[in-house]
Amino acid sequence: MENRKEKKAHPKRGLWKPEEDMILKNYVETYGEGNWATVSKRSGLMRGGKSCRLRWKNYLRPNIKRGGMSKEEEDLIIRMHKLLGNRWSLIAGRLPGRTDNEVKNYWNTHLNKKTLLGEKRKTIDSITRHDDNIEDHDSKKPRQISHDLDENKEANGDDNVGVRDVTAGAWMERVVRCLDYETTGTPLMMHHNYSNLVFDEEPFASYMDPFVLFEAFGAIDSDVGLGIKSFLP
DNA sequence: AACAGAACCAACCGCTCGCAT
DNA sequence: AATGCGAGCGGTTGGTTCTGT
Repeated sequence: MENRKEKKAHPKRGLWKPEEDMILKNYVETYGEGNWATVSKRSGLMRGGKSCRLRWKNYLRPNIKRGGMSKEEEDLIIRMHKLLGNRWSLIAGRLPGRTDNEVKNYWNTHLNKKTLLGEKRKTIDSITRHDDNIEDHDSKKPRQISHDLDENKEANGDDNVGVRDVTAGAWMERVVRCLDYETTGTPLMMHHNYSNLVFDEEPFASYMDPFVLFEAFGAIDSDVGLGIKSFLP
């Protein structure tokens, strides 16, 4: 009579119980991070892999810092957001012990109103959205933009042409990659001539946040630092 | 004390990417 | 080259707690 559906094991949802946390913690300690899809099978947790991953990453992982943000952290978030826009994982990466989710929530609840950046300040994304006729470039993530640029460069056979057409967003991505020089070992700025950078809207200098300069000059190789310094007005 | 609205935050969802096959 | 899968990311939702009346 009633239409009995095949009983499908829907993953449990909602807040995590301490017992579940303990199971997940034990699982990760035994099997390590990753293979989240198999967590429920191996551990008996009735949770989806995504949920487990998120719970581990945002709550159970060692060295997670709980509690309110310090003034320094808050300041850093504001500056990083000015620089990167809503790239929460990148911002969180510079705040030891903080997760992207936490930074995002903190921004949305505390800082967004405070700074009014949400409306008045242009982020990387909004800057690349300067022309409605432009294809869906604004929705592309840095990796994609970077890829586009490489293609552009190849098509023209000229480094400078590709660089000249770069958007602010793509440029920002390159700066971020420079900031990550320590870990990647690839001094990006050394490979390109950025003297032809053109920005359609905001003056270039608006991106020369003292924090950026501090980070860039402090963290990376002096040659690269010099490359960045050459942009200064 | 009771209620409503605001604020907060954990978790979910949809999408994209990178990698293996 | 095409496909599938695991993982990561940012936006959004919804439950809980706080605050004002």
